[in-house]
Parts: sequence; C-alpha cells; structure tokens
Amino acid sequence: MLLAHVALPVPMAHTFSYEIPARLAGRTRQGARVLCSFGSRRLVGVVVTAGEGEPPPKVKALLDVLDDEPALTDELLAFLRDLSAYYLAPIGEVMRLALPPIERAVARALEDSLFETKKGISARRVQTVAPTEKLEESALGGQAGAILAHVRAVGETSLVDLEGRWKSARAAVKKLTQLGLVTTGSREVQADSFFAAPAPRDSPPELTPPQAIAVEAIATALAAPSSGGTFALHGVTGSGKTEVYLRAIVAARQQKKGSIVLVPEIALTPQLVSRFRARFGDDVAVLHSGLLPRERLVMWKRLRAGELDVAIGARSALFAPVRNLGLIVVDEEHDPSFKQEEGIRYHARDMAILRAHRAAGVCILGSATPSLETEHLSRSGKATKLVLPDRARAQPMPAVEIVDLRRMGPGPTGDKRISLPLHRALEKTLAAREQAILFLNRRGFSPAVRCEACGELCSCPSCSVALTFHKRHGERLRCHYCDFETLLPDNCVKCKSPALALEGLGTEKLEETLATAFPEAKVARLDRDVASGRTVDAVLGRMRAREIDILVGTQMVTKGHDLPHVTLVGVINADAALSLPDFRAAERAFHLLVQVAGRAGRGDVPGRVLIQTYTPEHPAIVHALRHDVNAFLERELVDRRELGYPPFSRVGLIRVDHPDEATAREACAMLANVAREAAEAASREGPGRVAILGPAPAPLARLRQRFRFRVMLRSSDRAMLRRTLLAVERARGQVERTVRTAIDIDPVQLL
DNA sequence: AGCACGCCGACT
DNA sequence: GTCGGCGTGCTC
Repeated sequence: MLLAHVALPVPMAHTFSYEIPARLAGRTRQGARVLCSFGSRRLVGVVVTAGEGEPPPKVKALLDVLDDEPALTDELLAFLRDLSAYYLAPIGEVMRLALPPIERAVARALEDSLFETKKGISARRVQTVAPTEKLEESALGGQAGAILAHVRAVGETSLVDLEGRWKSARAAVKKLTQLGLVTTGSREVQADSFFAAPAPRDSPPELTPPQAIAVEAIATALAAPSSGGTFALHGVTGSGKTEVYLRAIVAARQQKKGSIVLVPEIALTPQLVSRFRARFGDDVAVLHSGLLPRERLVMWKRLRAGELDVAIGARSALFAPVRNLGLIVVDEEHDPSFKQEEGIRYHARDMAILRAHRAAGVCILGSATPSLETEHLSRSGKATKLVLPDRARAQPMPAVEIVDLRRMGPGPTGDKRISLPLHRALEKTLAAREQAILFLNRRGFSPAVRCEACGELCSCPSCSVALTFHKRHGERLRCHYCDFETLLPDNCVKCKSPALALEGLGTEKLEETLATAFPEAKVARLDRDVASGRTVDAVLGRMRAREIDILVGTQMVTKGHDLPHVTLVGVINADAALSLPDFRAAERAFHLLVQVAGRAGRGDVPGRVLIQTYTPEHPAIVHALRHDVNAFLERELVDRRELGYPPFSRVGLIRVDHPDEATAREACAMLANVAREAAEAASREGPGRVAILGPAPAPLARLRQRFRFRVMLRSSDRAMLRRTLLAVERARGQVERTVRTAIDIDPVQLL
C-alpha cells in the first residue's frame, strides 16, 4: 500500500501513517502539507516520508494535499527532524514551527477546525484591555482576580492574548469592566514600521584590516567545495561586526546562497533593519512579532520562492524557508533570549550551528562578550575565532570604579545603598547638567516583607518565593514569579503580630529616596511596572530630550540606544546579579556590567561607572572593571569544568529504562520538558535537589518521593507531568529510573 | 493537545 | 429531570 508518514501537531513522538489515495499520489511528496482526518478532527500535517509499505492495523486515507511544491525543503525537513530528536520534542509540533500561517482559502476548506488561523488572519483591529486606577472593594477570586493582576502587571494588553491564557477571559473581563477595574477598547494592529520610510542606500565602507581578515576567512569557507564552518566573531560594540555580517551575506549571494540573521528580541530595531536595507534595499525579509499573519505569509512565500534571500529576525527566524541556505549569523550570541523557554524548548544559537552545519553552510556567532559555550567551541577547535580589536570609531573607555560597601558608609540619605561616593558623584553630575543612570535589578518598593516578631517572610502561596511590596497601586504584595497579588496584610500570617518590616530596596523606593534627596533633579524610573512595550521608547526619548536627570531602572536601562548626555552609571548592587540561583549568574552579571558600563560617556565626554558591591574580589567584577573579557572567560571556563556545568556537561535526561522500547520512548518524550527544567535547576543546586516553584498538583508529591527529587514546574507543564506519572505508574516494577546529572545542552555534541 | 465519553453535584 | 464540572483514554 502507498503510505504517507505524517507529522501532526499533537504532542506525540511518532508520526501517523495514512493511505495515499490514487488521485493524490503525484502530489504527496516529502515536506508537503496534507489534510488528515484525526479522531474527530481534521489537522494539517507534514509528510515526513512516503512510499510503499505495510499498513498499520487502522488506516485512513489522506483527505488532501495542500502544496504543489512541498512547503518544507529537504534541508529544512532534515533539520527539523534533527531538532526533534535532539530535544525529544514531538515531531509534529516541531514541524509547525516552520510552517507558514495557512492561507484564507485553505482555512475555509478546513471549516471551523482551525479557528486559530481564521481568527488570526481576519484580525485587523484588536480588542484591548487596560487597567484603571480604581481599586477593588473586596478581593476577587478565580480567573477575574488573576486576569486583573496580570493586566495590572503588564499594562494594556489584547483580549486575544488574555483568552489564550484564561478560558473564560471574555466573561471575566466583562465582569471587571462592570466593576470599573478595567477598560476595554480597540486599536489598529500596528503597521510595519520597519518599511515605513525608504532607506537611503549606503556605499560599503573601507574595511579595517581585522575586518578584512574576518570577511576573507568567511568568504573562503562559503566558496569551498565542501563548504561550511562555524566562526566566533569577537568584537566590542562599535568594532564593526555588522559590516562583517553584511559582507558575509554578499559573499553568500555570490555563491547563490541565502542567509539568515538572528538578533536578540530587543535588538530588532528600525535602526538595525535600516542598516540592512541601506545595503540590500527591500530584498530583506524582516520577521518580527508585529507582523500580521497575512504579512508573515507573504514573507514566507517570497523566501520559499527564492524571491528574497535574506531573512532577519529574532529566535524564530531560524526556521525561515530560505532557499539554498548558506549562512546563518547569530548576533549578540550570548543573549539569553535565544533560548526558547516555552512550548518547544530549543536554543536558537545551538540550532543555528546545527542547521548551518547540516546545510554545509557557515554560521557566524558574533558578540562583544561571548558565551562560555561559544568560547568553548573556539577553544576545542570546532569554531574559528575571529577578533575585531579596534574600535572603528575610537571612544575612550569609561573609568570604572568599585565602591566597596563593606568600607563605604551611606551618603546623606542614610541609605547604605546610596553610598557616599555615589551620592557625591550624583551631585557632581547634576551640577555639570549631565545625566545619570542607576541600575537596580529589583522592581517594586521592597523585595521582601518580614515579621519582626517571628521572622516569617510573606511568601507566595503557590511559588514559595518572597512577595515584593509595591507601594503604588494600593500597597500590594506581588509575586514576581506568577503574578499572584494580595493587599499588604496588617498582621503576620503566622503569629498575628502587627510588626511587619519592609526589607530591601527596589526601584520604586530608590526613585522615591532620590527624589527626596535631590529635589531639584527630575528623577524617573524605567521598569516593567511603569513601561510596557512601546512606552520604553517614550521614556528613553524623554531621557534623550534631557527631560530626566536621573533614570532609575532594571535591565531595561542597559538595552536602550544612544543616550549621549549620560556621564554617570551606577550599579546599586552588583551582588544581586551574582547571587541569582543560576549557574550562569557570574556570566550574566559580567555581560550586564560590561554592557551597563558601556552606557557611560559618549564621544568627547569621559564617562564614569560606579559599581557598588560587597564582593569586589569576585572575578566577574574584577574583570568587568578592567574590561578584560578574555580573562573572565578563561577563569569561568576553569570553574565550569571543575563543577561539571555546561559547556562541559553532557546532555542528561531522566532516563526511563523499560523492556518495551516503545513505552520507554514515550515516557522519555513526555519527560523531556520536565527533564529540561529539572536539569537546569539540578545544575544550580546540585544533582537530585531541584526546587518546586509553582502550584503542585497532588500527584506531584508522589512523583517527588518516587524520583527522590523535586521538580520545578510551570503551569503549562502540569498536565504533561500527570500523564508522565501515569505512564511510570503503569509500568511500575519494570521501570528503572536513573537520574543522571541532567543539564543544559552542549553544542559541541552537535558537530 | 483536543475531543469524546462518562460519572457525580446544584439548578431550571 | 439535565447542565456542566473534570478524570480517563485515544488519536494512523
């Protein structure tokens, strides 16, 4: 019988076999999308293989074939199969990552079975929900309460988004509207700003000698008969990495090959895009989250047809259907946003290496502060290091100073975290009519509320993490992990004592303290509580217009664009980033310090950076102080190797050994997500000890005992865990579980 | 993941 | 009497 093995978008590891009816025999090819009857549903799947074979006991026939030319090329199909095998992710869901939004005609043919796409394609306006200043009279339970907390946390959001998160969001929003707690409205889906203005063409600048060497090496690799290779491009901001990317794309074109450029989420700015458009005109597909399904489909089709040969986008652009793929660039490869943490978990940097490798293409990993993984690739000979040492535009490095909080007392505010040196530096900056940025990685007023009588911390009932006190919006305690919210209680929940103390310093309090201490200065705050999405640019705009003297903020302040009048950058507490429960804490802190330091001083005005810390001897601080990236990498690699952390660890999984291989495979596939979470946490806390963060269903308690470890869960994983538990339970006595040290991915294994 | 089937509680 | 909650099992 002629059979098609089809990957369907269901969370199951295997493909499903369908009979190919004679009328579809010619068009049913590998990579083509097909319409299948599946249970009572109709689904669109992808043909993974097709051919003569033994039919399974139950076979249905394919209903239709959607493509004359297969939607997925052999190259993309093979890559997706590799990705699925590597991450133990269901093949059908992986395929879906690379499929275009379904055309209107097809959607109609599918009737109401694909409501998602119908909804998406017709949405020109979206309904929005925004919080009001009004406070509820009594605590709201259930979905209404959760939705209210969410809307307050993220600001104006779309109803569609809320419906995706909560089943009866529409009803709850109606109720909240009646109570006056939220308002609803609608807005145009934002138009594509990237192509609003025509970009003036530029002419390629002269290359610096190091740039020329880098371009030469990449072009040679692209042109070689058995081409390919991975390059680690190491260069500070302003050293001209982008010019190397542009030349590499040109070199790929000369070989009739297409390119993909991956950038971190926040880096996909009009400035960056116009840089590419200036060189290549409008022959560039910009894939971003603001694209309507219709526009996304147009981009997808033009790439698939070979009309466009360059795709730029965040993480998901990795799956762009670029023809004859020859080059993948990962810019700012150390950025954590390349790691997809929800749904199908993958690391776009690692997968970029894999896809380029399998396509016999070139992968460029660019960064000023390379990840340990990339550095390890270079050192083990699996990537070629290219260094751009010169700053194309010579800028003086800012003077970085340490404020040792063990020795330095508080300034006039009396708050230890605004030390005397920092206070004086702020005074000086203000006197010179310059601007300051203060970085503090904790939003809210106080990160913890403690009972002074019994020592109990107010913590989240479902996440057991400390609740943060927010002063604005009515003195509330909020969980920064799950958005749980409650009013500040009058008494300790445990001992009923009224002696509750606000501990620690958040951006909200810092802003307030500074506003009092410097009444003549304009102090503003930039964090997720005051700025959602587009409003970040508004705050940065006010900063550029010098309407703000001191800007206090979280991570967000490190990512902004040019702020030429900032001459002082203060890091309030470098130890906060260093003590995060994450084996990458030192690495992230180092990136952060180098990045934030880069904010100070531009052009002729020398900048000044003050880093406040209790651990001035920490390598991340010492090396950030000297701008010495290589020394930091060297040191951190040694530590990682000793501890067996990535990039030296092997991929580990919760292994299920079972005499029946199919059962074992199924259990493994189901465990994959949990394994990944457990793995990360295990690497932080040591094998076998993983924290529970998140509401735990009753079966979890049993799982904990049986596996002798605890699992960190996000709500979406709970259903899967329940199933897993069942599968394990069923095979009780025959299943042997081994929990190896299960950690991150080692990209070295891919090559 | 959906979706059907099925079995128990509070409403017209 | 039935509407609707979610537990259980299945999908070529």
